[in-house]
Amino acid sequence: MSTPEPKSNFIRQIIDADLESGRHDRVVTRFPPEPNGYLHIGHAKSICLNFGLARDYRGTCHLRMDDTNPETEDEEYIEAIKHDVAWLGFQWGDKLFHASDFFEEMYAFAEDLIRDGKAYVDHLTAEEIGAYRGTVREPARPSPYRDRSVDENLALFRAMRAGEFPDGHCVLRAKGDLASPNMKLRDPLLYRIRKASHPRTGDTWCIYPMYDYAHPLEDALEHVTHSICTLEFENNRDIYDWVLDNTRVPARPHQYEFARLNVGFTVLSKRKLLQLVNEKHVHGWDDPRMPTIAGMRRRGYTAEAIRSFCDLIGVAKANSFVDIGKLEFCLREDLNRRSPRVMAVLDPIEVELVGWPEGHVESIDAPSYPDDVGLPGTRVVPLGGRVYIDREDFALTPPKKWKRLSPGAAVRLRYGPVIRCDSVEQDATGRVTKLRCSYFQGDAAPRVDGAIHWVPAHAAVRAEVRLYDRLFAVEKPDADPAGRDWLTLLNPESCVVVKDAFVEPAVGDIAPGTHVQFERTGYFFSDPKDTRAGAPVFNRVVTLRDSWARMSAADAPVVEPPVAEAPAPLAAASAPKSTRKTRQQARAEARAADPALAARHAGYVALGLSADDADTLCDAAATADLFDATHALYPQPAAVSRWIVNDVLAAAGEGEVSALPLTAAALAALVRLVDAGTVSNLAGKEVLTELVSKGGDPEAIIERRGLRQVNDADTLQPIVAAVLEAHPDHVARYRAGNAGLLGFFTGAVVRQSGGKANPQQVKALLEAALKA
RNA sequence: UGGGGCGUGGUCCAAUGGCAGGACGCGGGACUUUGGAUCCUUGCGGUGUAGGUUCGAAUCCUACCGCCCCAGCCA
Repeated sequence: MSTPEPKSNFIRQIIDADLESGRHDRVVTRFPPEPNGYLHIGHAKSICLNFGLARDYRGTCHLRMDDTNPETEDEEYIEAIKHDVAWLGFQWGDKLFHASDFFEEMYAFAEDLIRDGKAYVDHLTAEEIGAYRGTVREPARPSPYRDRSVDENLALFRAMRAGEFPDGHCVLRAKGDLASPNMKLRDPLLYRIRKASHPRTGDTWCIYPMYDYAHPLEDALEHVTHSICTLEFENNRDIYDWVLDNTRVPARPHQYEFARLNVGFTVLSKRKLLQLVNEKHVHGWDDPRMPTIAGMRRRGYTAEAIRSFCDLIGVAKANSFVDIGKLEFCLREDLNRRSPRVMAVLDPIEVELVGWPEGHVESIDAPSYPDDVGLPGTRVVPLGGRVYIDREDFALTPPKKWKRLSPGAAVRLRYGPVIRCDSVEQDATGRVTKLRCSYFQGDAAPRVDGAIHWVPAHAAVRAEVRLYDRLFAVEKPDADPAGRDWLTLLNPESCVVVKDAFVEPAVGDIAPGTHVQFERTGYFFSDPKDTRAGAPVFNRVVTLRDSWARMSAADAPVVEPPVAEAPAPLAAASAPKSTRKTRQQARAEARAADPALAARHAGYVALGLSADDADTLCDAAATADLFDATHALYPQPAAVSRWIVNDVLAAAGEGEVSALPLTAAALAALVRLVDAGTVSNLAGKEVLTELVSKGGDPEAIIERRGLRQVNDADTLQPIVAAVLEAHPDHVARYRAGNAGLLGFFTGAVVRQSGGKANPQQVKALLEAALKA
């Protein structure tokens, strides 16, 4: 199975544009995990994105271990990562890289940076560096070591490499921009001393590159074209570019950021996952409750389901919180097709079939798949005089709409006879211990609504069943509204072990790592590690959708959150009122301080402009000057202001309008032509686009490009007719009452006229034609 | 607070000036020896707010509001 056609997303659009423009002629992506933990579902999103792009664009995706910090990284993780990516179904071929493969090149680039006067060795301590960095509002102070000579820096850096200094003694920093509003650019660290043994390079190095320095170089050295990472690295993109712009790298990759995955009732930070493992809150990285690939695999999730989940949720830049129900949907969709059905009883009640011939066993051939799955296969279910049914399927006093067993009521044993409950045995506490039922086969059976699952008592196989549930009791454990620590929010019932469930003999010797559906209960997976012949262990992957549970839950009172601990008070309830100055306030203050500006503003208002527009025009002197000059040439204040505010300012972007090649004379002429109807508004904007990029004379541009507005019904009529003829369905729908379609037709006609048609006239023509 | 980013039904994602659409969910229905399989559904529900431009705005302009990220010798 593969996705029909990949969903559009902003990264695909960028790639399409890059391929189109010739910026790149092939696509190279990479998945760059740091081997300091196991991969989780969030990584799966990134893996599917990067490898999926390579697959769809016939490019390549590299698997790269970002091993620049030997203190936290480990060979175990490297192997686990490779296993997980391969299991997810992606191949990297010979494109397996490690950041450490490039340590020598990175070092050489660093010496180049020093020789170019763009990096220096800093002897400030870690704390001092922090203090010198300033704050978001105040610029950094230069380190006293910032202006060392090239020779001294080179000697020092070589001494660092040679191991002449202890850890933390000094670092290599780039000479960035100390006043940059982006903190990341204030002399970022490039290298630090770490006398630690590296999983791959051993003790060859005692200096290691920082992420911000290593990552762009790795990308460039591997000729990656599109370097895709998560949103929190947006601020780092400036250094990424700085490094590439200031080193002589063989390629120029670009970084793009997308929103990382968030899901409820779990945590996805490596630090927290590691803590769960280290403090034994779970049984290792592959505990089936963990959101790790290894955990999900052991639980019974399939690679196909995880991949279709990643396709389903899409890729965008908005922070989002995905409902885990979507993963479960993908899982059920996949498991439904691949899991043979079998029956299991988790909490047995013995049922005696009254009158069943002693010792008689009937062999029932039960299909392994329902009809719609369309797979062949049966298994034999032997039926004797005693069976087990699930306690859940019997009610002493049945609620309304109960379709299962209850005293005096009848139900079908799935694939078998209908039984009617004649008597109930209970112990001293009232607990039901045994049911006696009469049974009816073939045509003698009464019509019943329900069918329940069962296991033959004489042939039942004892099994251990592990009922997994969400790891945490609350949706957002690491952002608890009540302020509770995330570790106190673990779900105490995340793993309920049923030691003596009964399963059909057909799965008594099930192979480890096999999917089955326990009918009416859920999808299960024979545990790959603990299953033994004759002693199966099943993990519940996911329950079946359950409309009865939903129905009864709707009736039941709302269940309180399971963690009853007293919530911590919300600190700082009386948060300081925002003292932030808005743009409007800033301008008002500027006017208060500058009478000339205030007079200008007042003048504009007197001209009939709105206070807002006057405010905008007065934001920069150049803007106001342009308005004045244009207005002098064409005294229509509202029109001139509209064009400046809506279009000229937008074209200028962050810059001043005076930087544009547009003159007041040209603007005045353009506005006059639009007002006169010589060109349509739309075409006028086209003219303006040319004016702000190249300058020129509006009239000449209109003539050259043939933009003069067409009002002539005889010219327009054939286009109208052609458009209507080309879209008979739309015409029918319009006539059936879908008036919104008029815009669709108008757009089509205007477009076909090359933007020259007078839209009002087109509309009138269209309406007349459609009425006919 | 300086800077960077993001706001489309309950959730996730499309629509790149021209019919606001898909999926999950919820509701309704069909069928049934899985109440839970399967199928149908023209059912529910949305462009953060306020102005403006335009024949036409989710999309362009202006202002406001809200959320996320950045001051590790982590990545």
